[in-house]
Amino acid sequence: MPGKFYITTPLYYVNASPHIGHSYTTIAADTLARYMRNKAGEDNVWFLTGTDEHGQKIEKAAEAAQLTPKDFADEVVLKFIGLWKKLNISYNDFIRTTEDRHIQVVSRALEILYKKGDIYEDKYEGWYCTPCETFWIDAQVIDQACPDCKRKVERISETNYFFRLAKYQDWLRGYINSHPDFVNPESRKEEVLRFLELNKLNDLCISRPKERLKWGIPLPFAPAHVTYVWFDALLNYISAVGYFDENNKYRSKWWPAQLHLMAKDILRQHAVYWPIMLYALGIDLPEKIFAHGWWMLKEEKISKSRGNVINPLDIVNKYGLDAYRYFLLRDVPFGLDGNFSEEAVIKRYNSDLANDLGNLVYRTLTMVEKYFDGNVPHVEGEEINYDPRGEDIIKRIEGRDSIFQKEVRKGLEEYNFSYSLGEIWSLINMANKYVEETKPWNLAKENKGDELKAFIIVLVKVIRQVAGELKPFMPDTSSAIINQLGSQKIEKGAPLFPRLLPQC
RNA sequence: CGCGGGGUGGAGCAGCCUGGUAGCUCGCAAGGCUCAUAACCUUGAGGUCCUGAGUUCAAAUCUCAGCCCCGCAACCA
Repeated sequence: MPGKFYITTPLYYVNASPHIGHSYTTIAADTLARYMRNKAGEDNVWFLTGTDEHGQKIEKAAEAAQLTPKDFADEVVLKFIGLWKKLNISYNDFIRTTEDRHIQVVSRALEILYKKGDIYEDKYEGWYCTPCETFWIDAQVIDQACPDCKRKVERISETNYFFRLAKYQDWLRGYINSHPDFVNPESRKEEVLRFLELNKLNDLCISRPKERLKWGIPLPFAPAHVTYVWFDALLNYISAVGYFDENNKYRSKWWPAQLHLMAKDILRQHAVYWPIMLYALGIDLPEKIFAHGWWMLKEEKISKSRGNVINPLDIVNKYGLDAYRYFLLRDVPFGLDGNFSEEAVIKRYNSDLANDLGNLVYRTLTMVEKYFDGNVPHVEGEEINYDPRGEDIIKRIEGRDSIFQKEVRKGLEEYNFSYSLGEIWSLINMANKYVEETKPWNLAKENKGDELKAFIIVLVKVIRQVAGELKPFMPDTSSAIINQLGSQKIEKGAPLFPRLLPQC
């Protein structure tokens, strides 16, 4: 299926409610999916998200809430689905790791790898940190405390199953070297490569004995054990869109994915574990993976105890959905970390959305109303004499593949959302300048009807172009603008983004 | 021996890989305009590009040394 676009977010772990980070990855994926639908056609895009629901943390959280793990997950899943609805997320499929279709594929994958000898049994002895679900070897543990969380670790000795990561280390290095576009951005690729060069991979422990953890997918060849959550979760990308046939060949219309999006903290799993799992299973690798940055919250050190964690819903309710989408994608280059604060959101809102874009649309509507009785003028024939003052702007938006569109799309192709939005805003600024230079109010006074008409035609055209390119980023705003400047008669409503007063 | 990110006009950042007049947004000041949401447009002030040394005709940009800041807590994007 050439030209298709299969894009994924990670499966979000349901041990807590969704927060700004989840919404960031998902909004970015949504924007790309919308863009690609427009470019490649609705039927050629598949956008997957979902939830990861097994593992010890869920088991414990459920216990604390006095629910079964499944009931607990069901509740949290509703929060995710509710948020995606609120954020206008256009996913095609939502997969849960507790679904049959997923469990089937995981079981088959385990079986295949076991038969192949890539999963083996071994005795494990060491320390275990329950809250972190992490094993530690003697050298890593000081005073029986977890190196990560400093809590007390337990001595354990048990039989477990291991996946042969180490065997494939050199292959993976070679693969990443010969596919420089695989891990993005480039700095992350270097990070992964260096990691692979400096460290020797350990085989990955992929099981937990049932007496310690019940909530998981049982190993088909060792029913007393369940699968480790990461091994389980990663497979969603293929379990959602395909199956293994009788010959253990994986079949799917959508696979391989064109892009896995994630935050930088789970790069390792996606750039190391996942490709090796796929390779061992004889399945094609995804085309690209992209790890973006984190949002830092001011006063984060005390954020939890003070309860001032950012809830995406609050921000959306306060400032509007598209303002939130805009802020996340504009304020920081995708890939880098950023600082999140309401002041920053308000700043962006007022200067970019209210003053630049909203005001441009509003003043244009008013002019159409005032000078043309609300009828949007049309070009009849070819002989409109554009005002030379509009030359720059016309050059930019001329033709089907205008410079403007090319630049905006270039940003999207490179996952550089802030670049695209910057291009859109530079056209908006040009348009505001164009109004100033043309001085339509003088044209009106001097009864220069033709010039006025030529001017407004250009202006409306610019705004339509802006609305068009804005569509994947801010779908509601885009259609609102199109509606207001509808084909014949304008529908001037309230300003799109009423200016927010200071304070708050 | 920690790991990673970073230090650029008042604030937030880009530029650094591929050396060559230091750029953007916000804020500030002055002016202009009235179609517009006290919005828009123009101009201006303001910088030892952390420090030192080195390479070079030339360094924010490359090399070395040093100083300082942030994250590595939660939850995880």
